[in-house]
Amino acid sequence: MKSRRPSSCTDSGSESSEPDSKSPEKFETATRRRMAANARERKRMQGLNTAFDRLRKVVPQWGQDKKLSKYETLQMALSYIMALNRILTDARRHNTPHRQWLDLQPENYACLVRYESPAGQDYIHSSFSYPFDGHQVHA
DNA sequence: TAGGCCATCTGGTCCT
DNA sequence: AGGACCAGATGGCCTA
Repeated sequence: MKSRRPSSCTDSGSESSEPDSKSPEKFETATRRRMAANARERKRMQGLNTAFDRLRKVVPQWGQDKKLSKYETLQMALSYIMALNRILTDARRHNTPHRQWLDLQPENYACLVRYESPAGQDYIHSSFSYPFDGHQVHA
């Protein structure tokens, strides 16, 4: 994995410390702790990114050749869950036979999905390019 | 070249 | 004390 560490930063984490104000021993301990904390943080973020990748795989990407950003992935997951929830609700309401709703494909219910930004504006137009228009209804 | 997205570092806070 | 989590800062990469 390539490092994207800013060139001004070192892995020592020593730049914000003040070597003069501490004994060399304390400075070394602090440095070691910082390096360990940095490593843990990298690992934690890698875990988070792995989770995002897994989420991207199960979330629909209709006509989206480019990888979804993290924000888009979360928005899509939210909409997807709501759409699936709606399908279940409708199926129950109309007594749809199990076999029938199991056969549903994303293309068939995409029209139910609508994206909203936290500010409440439609999000789909600015970030997604779906072949579907008139997406409506959010659970 | 500006803007979006991202990885990494860092210090603060909370929890065990 | 040390680890987990978080948010801000910073700088690299990529695309329009």
